[in-house]
Amino acid sequence: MKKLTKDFFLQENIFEISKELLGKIIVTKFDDIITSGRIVELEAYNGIVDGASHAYKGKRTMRNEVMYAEAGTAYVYICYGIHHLFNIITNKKDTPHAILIRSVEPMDGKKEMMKRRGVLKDEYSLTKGPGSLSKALGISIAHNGLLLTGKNIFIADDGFSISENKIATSPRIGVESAGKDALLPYRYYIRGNKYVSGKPK
DNA sequence: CGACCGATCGTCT
DNA sequence: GACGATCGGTCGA
Repeated sequence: MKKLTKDFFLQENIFEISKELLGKIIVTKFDDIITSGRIVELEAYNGIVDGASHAYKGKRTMRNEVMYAEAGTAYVYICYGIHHLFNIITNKKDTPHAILIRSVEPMDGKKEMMKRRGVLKDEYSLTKGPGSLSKALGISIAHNGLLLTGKNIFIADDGFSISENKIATSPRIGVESAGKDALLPYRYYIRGNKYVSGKPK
């Protein structure tokens, strides 16, 4: 079990990082309660040239300021007034690349995650979807700007590896308003995994 | 199944 | 004042 360091997030090719992040583990530790899950679905947001990115054309606002922070910073924002969405900032400072984590497969602390989530329609919805996984792992807007090289939230590698043919791509979800860039295949997921959101294909 | 709808509120114009 | 990088529910075929 190896914690990913800043070097990993500093890589310049966000698509390479995205593929490598599939299968890695998000671990949170709050008040000595540990929960974790394996990343099975994510989306790349390719900085200022990406029409679907909050940082399109170099836009800077109070909300997205953290996107311009150093590699390995957590960018958490609230969507639809309810859901806390968790992103990892990559590339060097002032290059606002972000990777949205969309789903994980639960590992440690399932009991605690179920407590945080409440009543569910099925076992897979525990950590399926960006709003759901954040809630299950206890990640909230309070962690916006936190460095993922610290001890509260970090990404770990347990040696798990995925063959290239298990990695699928598709357009990103919920970004229709981004026009042409909404069609880019920047969503990555593990083919066949039950925790991947959207309809199975 | 698929289509649609309401909740809910911070952010940006 | 309008609008989400969502979710969970309902309704009809």
